[in-house]
Amino acid sequence: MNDKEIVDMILTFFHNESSEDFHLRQMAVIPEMHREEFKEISEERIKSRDAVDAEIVENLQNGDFSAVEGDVWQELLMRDRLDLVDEESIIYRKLCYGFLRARREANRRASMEDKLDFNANFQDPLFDPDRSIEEIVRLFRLSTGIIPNEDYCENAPASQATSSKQAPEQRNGQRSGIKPTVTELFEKWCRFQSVAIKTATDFETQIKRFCDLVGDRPVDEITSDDIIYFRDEVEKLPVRMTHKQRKMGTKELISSLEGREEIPRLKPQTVKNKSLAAISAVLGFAVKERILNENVAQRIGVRKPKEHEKEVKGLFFSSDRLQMILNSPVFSEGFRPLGGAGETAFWVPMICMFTGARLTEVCGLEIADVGCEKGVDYFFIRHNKTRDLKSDSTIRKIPIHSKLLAWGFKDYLETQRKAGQDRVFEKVNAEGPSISSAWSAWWSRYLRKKIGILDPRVNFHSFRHTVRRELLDKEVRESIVDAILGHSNGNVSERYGRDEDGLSYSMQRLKPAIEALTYEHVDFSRLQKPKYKTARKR
DNA sequence: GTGATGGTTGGTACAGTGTC
DNA sequence: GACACTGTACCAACCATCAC
Repeated sequence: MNDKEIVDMILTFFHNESSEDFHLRQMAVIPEMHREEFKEISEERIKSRDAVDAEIVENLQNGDFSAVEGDVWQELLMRDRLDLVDEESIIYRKLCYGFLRARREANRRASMEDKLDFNANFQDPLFDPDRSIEEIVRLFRLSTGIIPNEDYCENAPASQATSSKQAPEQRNGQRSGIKPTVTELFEKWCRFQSVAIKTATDFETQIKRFCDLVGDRPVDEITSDDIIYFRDEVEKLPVRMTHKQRKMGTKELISSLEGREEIPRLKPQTVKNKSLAAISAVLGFAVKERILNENVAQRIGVRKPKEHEKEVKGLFFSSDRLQMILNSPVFSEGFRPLGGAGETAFWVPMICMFTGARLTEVCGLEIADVGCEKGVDYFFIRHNKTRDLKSDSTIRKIPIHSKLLAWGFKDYLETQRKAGQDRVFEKVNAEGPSISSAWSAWWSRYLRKKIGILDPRVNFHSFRHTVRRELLDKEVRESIVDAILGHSNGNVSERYGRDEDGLSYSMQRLKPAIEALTYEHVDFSRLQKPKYKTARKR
């Protein structure tokens, strides 16, 4: 079940709750002759709605979903998805969290209608009917990790907020001596640390593995020997598991691979960044919450990688390989495969070749992110409705290379504008873990199978390495290269002399640097320029 | 300056789906 | 049934921030 389906269920529940309230109010209609009585009843109702609201806020703060769990079950039953009823799963908790928000908004609106205000604004943007479903999904993603949004955590210090479902002695292990288990603490960590959904999901996998191997024990019983055992066992897991392997228990999987030395295993860096990071984050959280005195996972390291395991660094595209790309069907024959998302297949690689931008930065461009300053057309890489950026330091304006303009990029933009699109590449699926996941998958296959570049060190990111190398070869100042690529150079001086958009260099300063990307040893003559029907000037 | 931590992004294997 | 294409989960690389 993806986030869109989850949001769909939440909205359905919101409408059911709202219409139920409407019927209740209809039943309570009081004839005009009893207006005074109605006033008293109405005041009582308003008071009770305030109490309901306060209760929901408390539930959201405490992560207590018991009030809506029955509704979630019923909705899952209706959709024949009872397999998702697992209190430990993120999907289930997201549903519960969304249902609570739905109930709160329905209650708020009913409260306003009790006061005869039938045009009140939606306080929770999740239920605002003027927003598109994509926008709502996006808002929901931003507000979860499954963590309640700040709006719903008002005045709730993390150290005070604990699950009301737990017995009091469990709520504060420090006082009672009974500590929460690893999974209980992980759930709490998710709620209070504002982690991204993907990170929470990734860490959930690691915590499940830990429990498979070591057991879901109270956190104070976890020793450094347990962590070392966990680390050593996880290192035996294979990379890129099959579905069958994913369904196996961790211990069962490891024992099934005994003696199979030829199978590639997780690299020490992955064990460190994911497996140890997950358990360390949870135990570290326990220390912050004063449940533990020490994080026993903190100082457990990983072995140094063997020579053959050392990381394969990303490579730039040589002139020969750029030529292979340009000679391929998308660029020389106007081929537009479905997976390449129409014109995206042509423009995104070309834009990255002449800007060095990251794939998601370009895939997520909106029409409003393309502008013109003192005669210089530019891409404005910034946070927008379609996607977030890696960090604020990547916000930047990049002049558009004259080659892109000559090939008709502005004509393409005009067709998008006339079609009423907000996005420049609206066919790139915005669903999935990141906006460009599916497109990236297509490009990777196209690069290997159609173009024939098989070297694993070369991938889409190689455009970025290529631009950096080309600019440095042309002796463009490193700080300008960083400004174009959106790298933070960490200098304190970099924070000074910025304009209102936070940018260090003017378009006039950056334009010559971008035009230095000439790729002299690449032949562009076979490139088939896209053609667009645009209104001709009379 | 360095290492730990938290988080994002892109590549790839695999299963599912559609088309012929 | 073969093949092409798509969606998803997971891995690995990378980046930013913070504490020391």
